[in-house]
Amino acid sequence: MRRPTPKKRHATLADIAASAGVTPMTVSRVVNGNGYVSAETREKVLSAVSALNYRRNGLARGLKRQRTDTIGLVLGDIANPFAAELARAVREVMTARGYNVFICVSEHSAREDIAAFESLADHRVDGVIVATRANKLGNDRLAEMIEGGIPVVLIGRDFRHPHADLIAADNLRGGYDATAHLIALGHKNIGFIGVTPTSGVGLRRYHGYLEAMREHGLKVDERLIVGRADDGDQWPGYSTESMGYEGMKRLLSLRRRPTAVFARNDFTAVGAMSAAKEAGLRIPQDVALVGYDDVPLAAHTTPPLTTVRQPTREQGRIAAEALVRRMESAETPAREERVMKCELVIRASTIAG
Amino acid sequence: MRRPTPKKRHATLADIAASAGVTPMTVSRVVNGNGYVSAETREKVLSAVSALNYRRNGLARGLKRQRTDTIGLVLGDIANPFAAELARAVREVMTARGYNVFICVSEHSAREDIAAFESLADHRVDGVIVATRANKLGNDRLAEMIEGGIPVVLIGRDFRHPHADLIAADNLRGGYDATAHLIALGHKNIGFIGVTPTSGVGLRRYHGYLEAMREHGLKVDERLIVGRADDGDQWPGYSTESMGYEGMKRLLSLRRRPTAVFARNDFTAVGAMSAAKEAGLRIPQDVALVGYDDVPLAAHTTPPLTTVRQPTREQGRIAAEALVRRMESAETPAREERVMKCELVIRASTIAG
DNA sequence: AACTTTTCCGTTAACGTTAACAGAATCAGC
DNA sequence: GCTGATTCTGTTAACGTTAACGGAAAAGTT
Repeated sequence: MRRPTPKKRHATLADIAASAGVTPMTVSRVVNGNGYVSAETREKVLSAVSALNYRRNGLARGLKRQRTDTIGLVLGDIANPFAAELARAVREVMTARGYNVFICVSEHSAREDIAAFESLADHRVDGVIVATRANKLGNDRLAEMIEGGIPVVLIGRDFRHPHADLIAADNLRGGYDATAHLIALGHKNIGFIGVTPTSGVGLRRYHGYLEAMREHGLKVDERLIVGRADDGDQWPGYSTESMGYEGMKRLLSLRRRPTAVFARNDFTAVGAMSAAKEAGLRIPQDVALVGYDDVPLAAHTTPPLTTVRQPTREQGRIAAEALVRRMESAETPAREERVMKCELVIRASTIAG
Repeated sequence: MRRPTPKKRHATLADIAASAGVTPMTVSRVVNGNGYVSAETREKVLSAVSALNYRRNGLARGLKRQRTDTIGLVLGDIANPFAAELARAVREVMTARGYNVFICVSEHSAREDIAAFESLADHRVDGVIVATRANKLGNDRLAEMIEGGIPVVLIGRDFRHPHADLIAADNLRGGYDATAHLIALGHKNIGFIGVTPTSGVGLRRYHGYLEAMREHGLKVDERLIVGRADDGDQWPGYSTESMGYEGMKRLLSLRRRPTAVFARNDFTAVGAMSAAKEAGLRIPQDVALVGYDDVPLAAHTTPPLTTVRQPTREQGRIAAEALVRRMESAETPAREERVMKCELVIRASTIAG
C-alpha cells in the first residue's frame, strides 16, 4: 500500500507572507483576526490568501495551540433516530460555541468503540461525548483516556468514572411505567421483546418491566421474555424490526400467549406489530403493544404506537454543555450525573380509540 | 470564552525516551513498528509507554508525515437509513485499508455543508466523500477544495468536476419504473408527494415520474403534485413522515383524487399511508402507494410497501474504493462516474395479496 | 581475514503554526 | 516637546513527530 505524498502542496503561511511581502506572523494575525494589522497590509494579505487558495493547516495550528476546537461524538448506531437527534442537539450547542464535531460510529462493537476513542485521542480533540453501550474493554480504554486528561461526558452509557459526567434517561422508570400502564389496563400476561445479556438501555428497560411485574404481584413467565442471546460483537441496531417480528412470532406460538407485549424500542415494536397482524390479531384488542423512544414513525403506525418518550434533545444539549464546562474551566469541575425523566405517550396500540 | 490549556500534559516521545534511556527516534520506531530495534530496547520502551500512558500525537505526526490516515464523510442527514448504510459500507472499506472515518453532518444546510468541508480540510484529512445535496455555495467551495488537491468522491450529489468521481443511483429510472408500475396496473390519476425545488435525489425521482406519465400519454395534473415549497436552508430529512401525511391529506381533499401515489421516499410513503387509512381508504384497492429506498421498515408496514431499492452498500463501497484509488495512486486517476441501477420491489401496497 | 550485509540507534532538520517578546512608529494629552 | 499609551510589524522559539542520513556493531559470506 504505497501512499504517495499529495500531488499539490498546500500554500503555507510562508508562501502567503512571501507573496504579500510581510512575515508569516502578520499573515497569521490577518487570518485569525487578532492582533493589530493595518488596513492596507490586511488587504495585501487577504488578496494573496485568496490568490493562492490558502487554508490554514489545522494540524500545525492544533499542535502549536494545544487545542483543536474540535470534539468527538461516539455513536453506536448511526441509523437510530435517537442517535440522530442526539447528534443534532450536540452539534447545535457545539457549533454555537465554536467547536467542530466529528462523529465516529462503533456499530455496537467493542473493538470499534476502542478504535473510535483512540482515533479521537490521536487527533487530539478537545473533548469526547460517548453514547455507546458499555463494554469491558471500552470502559477500560475510556478510563485511561479520562485519566490522561481528556474531558469526557457519557450519555446513557452504564459506566461511572469520577472525572466523567453521565447523562442518561431513566430507562428503568420508563420500562416500569410502560409495564404498569399495561397492568393497569388489566393485562396479566405481559411479554417482553428485546432482552440483551449485555448492559445498556435495553437491560434497564427490561429491569423496569421486571420490577413492575413483581411489584404488582404478577409472576414473570420466562417463556414470555424473548431476545437475542448471541448479542456478540455485532448487530446493526436499526434492523431490530426483524427482532421484533421474530420475537412476536415466538410469543404467539406459545400455548398461553401474552395479551400484551412491551418491546424494548419502537422499531422492535413495529416488527412485532407486523407479526401480530400477519397472525390475524387485532391491536390492541387481541394484543396490546408498547414501544420505547417515540420515534417520528410511532405516531404513524396502524394503530399509532403507545411508547415512552425520552428527552433526547435535552440529553444532547446537557451533555454538550457539560463537556464545554469541562473543557473550558480551569479547575476540574465536580462530576455531574443527570437522570432525565421519560414520559409515557399513550396511543391506540394499548387503548382502542 | 477563556479556554485554558489542558490540565494534564500528555506524555511525549521525549518523555518516554528520557524514561527509557534512549532517543525519541528509537521510541518512534518502537511505537510505529518500523525500523530495527533490539528486543531488549523495545521492551524497555514499551514498559515506559504503558507506565506513562503514552499516546502519540496525531497532529504532530500528521504534520510531519503530510498524511493523517483519516478520511471525512459528509452526510446531509444522519437519521436516514440510506445514510447509515452508506456510512457503514464506507467505514468497512476504509477500516480495512487502515483509514479512520470522521463523519460530518450538514443537516441539509449549505452553510453547514461548507463548514464541514472546511473543518475537514483544516484537519488535513486524506480525502473526502460527500453525500450531501448539491447547492451553489457548497459546490463552489468543493471545487476549490478539489482544485486544491484534496481527493474527493461524490455520492448522489448533482455536481460534476473533472477531478472528482461521482457515484449515484439511477433515481430518474427508479422514479420512472415506480410510476410505470402504477400505470401498468391501470392507474391514470397518479399523485406525487415530495417535490423539492432544489436539485437532489427527490428531483430526479420526480422527473422519472413526469417522464413515465408523458411517455404513456397521461397528462400531468399539477394539483396532484405536492411538496414543500419552502425547502430553504433547513429541514430534518427524517421527519418527512409528516410531509407524507400532510401531502396525502391534501391529495385526498381534491375533487378528483388520485387512485395511486408515488412518494419520494419510504418515510414519506409511511406518512401518506397513515393519512389514507385515517380517511378510511383501503390500500391498494382505494389508493395504491409506492415509496423509495426500501428501508427495513418498508417490509413491515401494513400493507407492506412497494418501493424502489437502491444499491446502497455498493454505492458506499464503490465510492470508498474510488477514494482510496485517488488517495493512493501517484498520478491523478481518470474521472469515474457510476450510475447504479435501482430495483422495483413489488409488495402489497400496490397489488392486493 | 577481509568484505558485505544486516541490525541497531543516534543526529539533524524540517512539517506549519502561534505565543511571547520587543522595537518602532503614530497618536493623545498637557 | 515630553510622556505614555496605542498601533503595527518583526524575531525567536517552540509544539511533537518522523524522513533522511550516518556510523558502528553484529552477523553472514567468501
